[in-house]
Amino acid sequence: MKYWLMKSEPDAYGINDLIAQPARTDHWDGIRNYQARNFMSKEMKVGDQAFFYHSSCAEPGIVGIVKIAREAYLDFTAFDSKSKYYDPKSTPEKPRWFMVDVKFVRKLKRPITLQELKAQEPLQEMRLLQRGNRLSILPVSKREWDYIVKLEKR
DNA sequence: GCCAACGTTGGC
DNA sequence: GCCAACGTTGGC
Repeated sequence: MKYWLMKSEPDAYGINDLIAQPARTDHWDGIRNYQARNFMSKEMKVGDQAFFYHSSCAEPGIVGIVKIAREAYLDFTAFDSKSKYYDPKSTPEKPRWFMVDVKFVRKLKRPITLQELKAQEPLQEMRLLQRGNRLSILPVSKREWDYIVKLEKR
């Protein structure tokens, strides 16, 4: 089982939007970056867990935990000319983009902000904290995962 | 709103 | 295949 971190802008889609879905499950559409797509389509498995991260907001940070509920399948928003994720180069015959389903597991007892993560000596190697990183889906090591879950309880 | 970092596109 | 131009991300 692997661990991940998935970013979303709370103004567009925050953790409460996921909670509001039927079965607290939703598809994670709109990934238009090859590296992030490859993580989803090649490595994510049902049952993997991921931190739900709020980005581009007043307090960026981890706010909850989700798990992968369905492995990668066609991201249909790429075929929809009215969608902001429309990509004419992706067709049902030759799809370019994929998405997974995620299911809400729980909110953290308190958000763990980017600022707090940065201050942790054991997390200095984390992908999220590397400079210039803009990937919206990132792997998290088990050691990092366990550390952050422990940090939550402090 | 600014800007650094980075990915993608397209001309050559 | 190179690389300049452009677009996007995301913290601040």
